[in-house]
Amino acid sequence: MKKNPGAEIASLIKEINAVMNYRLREAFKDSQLTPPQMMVIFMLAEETQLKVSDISKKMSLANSTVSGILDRLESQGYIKRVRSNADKRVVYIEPAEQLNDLHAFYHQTVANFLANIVEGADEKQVNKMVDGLQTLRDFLKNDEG
Amino acid sequence: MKKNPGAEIASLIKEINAVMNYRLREAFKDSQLTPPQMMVIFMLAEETQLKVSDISKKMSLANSTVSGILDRLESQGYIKRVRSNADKRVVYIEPAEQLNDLHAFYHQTVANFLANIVEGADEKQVNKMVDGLQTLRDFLKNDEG
DNA sequence: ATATAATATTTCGTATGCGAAATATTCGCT
DNA sequence: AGCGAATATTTCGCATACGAAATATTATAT
Repeated sequence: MKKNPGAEIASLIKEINAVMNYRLREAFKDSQLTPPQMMVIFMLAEETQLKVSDISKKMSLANSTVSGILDRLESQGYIKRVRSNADKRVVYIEPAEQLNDLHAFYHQTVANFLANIVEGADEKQVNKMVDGLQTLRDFLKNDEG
Repeated sequence: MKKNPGAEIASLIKEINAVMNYRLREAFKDSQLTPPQMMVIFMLAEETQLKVSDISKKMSLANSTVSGILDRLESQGYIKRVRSNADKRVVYIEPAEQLNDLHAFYHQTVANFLANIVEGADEKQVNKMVDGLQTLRDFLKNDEG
């Protein structure tokens, strides 16, 4: 006698999201960095120049949300905004002074967190998780419902 | 050449969560209700008395977050707070006047949204999604990190 | 019986998070 | 060339969302 699958799925997504945020916050409790701030810093370690809208897409956030996150990272000296010369509407985000020493460490900390999510799972289980999520994503995006 | 599975999973969770919120907002665009407000109203249609902490657990939110959501629902007359006599620390949440006429309709709208998540999926696909999510949830909760 | 611990909720300060509107720039059409 | 549409980002107002601290009440230990 289970609840309907849609309700179960919605509830699991919320729960997983909450646990992931909790763990990410814990991983950076010594710094003052928040989960989305960490993710921006992580992404900048892999690609040293990102447009605001690239960050929004990668994180599934609205541009306005990302703009606020960047304000706070910029005011603390973690990133800088650089106007593109080719297209002056575009703003490139780059690492700044506060990351000179610690960027590699922050990147590794997030990478460890991400690796930890599936630690202990064998390949079959990992595939089951990824497949399940991709299937769900595709269903959500395709119904015009 | 895929990115590591932890990163893929984290990204999918964010994406799915964003799409679900977007659709829920769309389903209630005529009312002024927000997604968490709708979920509280939905839950109150299935159980007419809920403790604040019951709501927090079911929605995977902090009590302080729920308290704020309830403030706004209460001030608009959707719910009321009733102190328990048996234990005066406890606050029960119940539907109020603004739900007299529309509670069943709101419940049905959320139920439709939830049903729609898996609409068009056959049983095997639904099981794959639910299993994948449950496996992920269990891994996240069991590593001590 | 009473101090102390535990529990339930609220309050507070701050950081997301969104959509709509504003701003600035580039594109497309003619 | 120039004007209206399209694009990229920011600003604004508001609603989450969290943890820590405050408040109120109940349970527990002695």
